[in-house]
Amino acid sequence: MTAEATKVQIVEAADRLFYERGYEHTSFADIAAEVQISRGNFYYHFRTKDEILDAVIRRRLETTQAMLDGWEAEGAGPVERITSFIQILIVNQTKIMAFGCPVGTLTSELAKLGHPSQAGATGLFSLFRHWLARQFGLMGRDGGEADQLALHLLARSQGVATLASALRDKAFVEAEVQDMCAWLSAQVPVPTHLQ
Amino acid sequence: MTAEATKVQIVEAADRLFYERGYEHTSFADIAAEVQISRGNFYYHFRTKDEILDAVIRRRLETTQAMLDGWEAEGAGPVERITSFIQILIVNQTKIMAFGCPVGTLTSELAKLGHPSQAGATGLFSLFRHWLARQFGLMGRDGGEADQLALHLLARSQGVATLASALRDKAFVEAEVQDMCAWLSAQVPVPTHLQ
DNA sequence: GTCTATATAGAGATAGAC
DNA sequence: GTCTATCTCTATATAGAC
Repeated sequence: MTAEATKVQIVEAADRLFYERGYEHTSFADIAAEVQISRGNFYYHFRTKDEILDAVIRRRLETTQAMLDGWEAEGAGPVERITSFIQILIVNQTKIMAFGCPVGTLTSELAKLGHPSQAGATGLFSLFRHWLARQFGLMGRDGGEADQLALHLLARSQGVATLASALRDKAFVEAEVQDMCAWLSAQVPVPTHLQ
Repeated sequence: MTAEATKVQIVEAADRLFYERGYEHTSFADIAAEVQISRGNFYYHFRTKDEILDAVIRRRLETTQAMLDGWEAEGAGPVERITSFIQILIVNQTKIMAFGCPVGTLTSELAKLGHPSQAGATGLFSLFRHWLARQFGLMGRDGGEADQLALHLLARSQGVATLASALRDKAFVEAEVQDMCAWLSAQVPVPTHLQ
């Protein structure tokens, strides 16, 4: 196995375990077992736990950006694209009901640890924030307003994810997603001649 | 010091530290240092970390119920009472921007740990849920609808708390609180003769 | 009830053989 | 690049003196 391929496997395993078990609760031994390498070999690729966390955050930034780019390409207009965002709660329902939102739970954990990578994790929120703001901009909202709507929707989806993992209530998630879609429709400006 | 008084001090310190640093990241030594007793003495009062967590959750259930009872007594009507709930985001703003919501972050952490006290922590959400549902009931909503509104508001405040601790943006919190209050006003049924 | 001292397990991290 | 063996530190938890 090339060094790079092993490194990628480690980061993928760490990414999943950090999400499912939390950063602190995941040990090198856990990750090494997942990738089926020895702890010793592990240190050839990453010297500290913080280095792995940084690599995981970088990877998440990349995959998130790729996902947003995909929605941008697929979605005919801003409403369809924002709907893709809202629908993650349905698409990833099983994992979210078990472990919450990967972004929200990581930032919360790092905040309590006072961890230096907090800023990196917050960058994940920024990606969504600016992408959403751009979409609301395309819907005719000016900069400040578009950003506020983006944060609003981001907060709502965070809240649903948190309650989803606490209550494990599928119907609740679906009702909230419906409500967010309805809210989104209400944001579409009505053409002047129909008012 | 009586055994009971020391025990209370331990639970108070653990409550604060579990919130600020997280459950796993808080050690017995941390709590003992806070209460200024030795680690040895500590084990006279609590034999395992799970026992402390249970005591902390019981304490939170009590203080939360007391808070809700207080709002019930003070608030003239359901709208004023629900406003008290929304305003926690302002009243506890500093701590929430630093550590998120104590209920949401604890349930998230315990979910990832697969901890047996998950149900206890979820009980904290239930307290808010049923209290809020009762208030919406007083506003004329039937049972199912009142519960859905309660969960909706609970989710929104969770989302604001999560983003607040990630972004540390006071203006965002205040704007969302304003928006929730406006939403609440819109839930007040308009008397038939004015429609 | 409170202490010091200690047992034991697991973590992160390193050294050096292959 | 991968391994085994080991160091060190910190955590939970216990034993027993006072």
